[in-house]
Amino acid sequence: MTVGGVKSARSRAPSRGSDGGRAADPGLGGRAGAGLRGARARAIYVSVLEAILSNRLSPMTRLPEDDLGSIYGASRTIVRSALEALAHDGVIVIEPNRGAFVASPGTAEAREVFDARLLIEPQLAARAAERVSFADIAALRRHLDAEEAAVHGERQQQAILLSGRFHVLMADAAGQVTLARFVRELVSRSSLIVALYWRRRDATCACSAHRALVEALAAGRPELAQQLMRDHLAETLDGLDLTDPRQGVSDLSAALTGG
Amino acid sequence: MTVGGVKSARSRAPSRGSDGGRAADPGLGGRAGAGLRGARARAIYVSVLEAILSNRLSPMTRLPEDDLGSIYGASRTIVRSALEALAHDGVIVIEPNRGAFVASPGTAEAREVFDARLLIEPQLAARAAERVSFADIAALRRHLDAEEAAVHGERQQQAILLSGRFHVLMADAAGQVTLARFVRELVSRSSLIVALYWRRRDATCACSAHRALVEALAAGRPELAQQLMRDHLAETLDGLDLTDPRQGVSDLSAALTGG
DNA sequence: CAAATCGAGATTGTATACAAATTGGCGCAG
DNA sequence: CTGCGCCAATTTGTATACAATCTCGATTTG
Repeated sequence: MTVGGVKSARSRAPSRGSDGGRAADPGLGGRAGAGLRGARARAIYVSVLEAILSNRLSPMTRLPEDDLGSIYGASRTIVRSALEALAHDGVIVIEPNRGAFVASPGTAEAREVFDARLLIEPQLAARAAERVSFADIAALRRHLDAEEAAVHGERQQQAILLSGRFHVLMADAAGQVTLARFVRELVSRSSLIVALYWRRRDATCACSAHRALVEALAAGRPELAQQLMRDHLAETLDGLDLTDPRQGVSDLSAALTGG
Repeated sequence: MTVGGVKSARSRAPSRGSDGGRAADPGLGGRAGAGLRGARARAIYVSVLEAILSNRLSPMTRLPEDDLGSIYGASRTIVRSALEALAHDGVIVIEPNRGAFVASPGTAEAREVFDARLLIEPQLAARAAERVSFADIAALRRHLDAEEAAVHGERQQQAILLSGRFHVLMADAAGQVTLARFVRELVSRSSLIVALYWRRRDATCACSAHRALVEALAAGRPELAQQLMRDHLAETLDGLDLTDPRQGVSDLSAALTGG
């Protein structure tokens, strides 16, 4: 192990402030998949993540590097990078020498995720009500329309995806980048939890709750927004059946190419 | 791009529950650097992280892959993986085609980090006071002793490291794995913030505050623990000077091998 | 003399080759 | 027929080679 001979530490400074001019965002909220360099790895990251978020990939589905590589036309190097980022987000699990699998959170983990959401999201909703711009409100309303359209149009997968993304948009509206990132991770994992433990027929009919939240924001009522978010999350949690184990595997190529 | 010909999706199931028997923890709290596979990448991750947490690596320091590779005797493949994990934690920043740098959070980001900590940590302290085991208390007390020893022994870097780790231990004691992970990230970034904006001479003399917290836990007083944590964080934030810019670069090989 | 340009060196991005580990089947013994 | 152990095939882990990009100094030009 050659330890000596490190001659660098030259004076090339980074572009200050840790966020000097990042590229536009490809569909997700702000700054998804931090730590990813190339655009190719990020594209795979986004694609697989959306497949998971919309329940096209079920928990415990295996994600072999070679398969993903041939699906996306990238080498394993890139796929690997994307998988590690997904693992860091908790949506997949990497078992050393065995491979990557879509995560399958247990009931304890499910409770934890919603505990965390109940702690963070109501607070963010309140702050959002204090600071939102008209542009944010407009974006949220547009999102609500798309969400309802997906629900009424029977586009189940799209509805699930948008329902989760609403919460990310709310978090972003609060202007707290750090907490918003936490919310993004929690929402992602919630998608898996819903896929495993949801028991009601009327999936994601929370559209009305979402709309009420946006109205509270538009009216500039922090306490109301906070309470509405708390209730909404509690009701979602109530719609889960956190008692018995779970199951489920789905096809890979079909799920990823069809979205 | 060859899309077809994906023949797998065979039935190799992952070891359920997403945490089936992980290895012992190398110094940090539970589950540091999720998404890292090999032990070598994790070793580099831990080493660089500790160098940053103890302020042996200053913000904006460049971290060239080749140098890290020769320091640790690993190939760039491994180093790259570790760097991406560190970037995901927000302690380093990767600029495409330019390389990795120790992060240099601005004042806005600093406020955000402490906002998030004020939201999460008091709550976790309260839960910890409800659920701690005697073993947890004992571990915390042992940690306090080490912390005070480092402070009185003038081991400045060690003191900084342990001071941050105390908060991680507290979060772990609450038994909320997810929120504890968030706290770990926030504490890491706080180390950088303290390195940049600390203005007082009596660095990390918060030992007394830490001891008071442990006593509140031992006494099983959730509200007290919550309040103590809130005050402690507020005081720490008060010790920062969040007005002007910052600077600083340090040597690389010395910082990494000297710890 | 200042400023822009070009090129050599250095550093990161990506692919591929090879090594190590795991899986699952097959054969054999009890 | 069941259970154990071994072997082949598949998959992941790691190193290295090459290409693309950036940095920075030297040279040239207005």
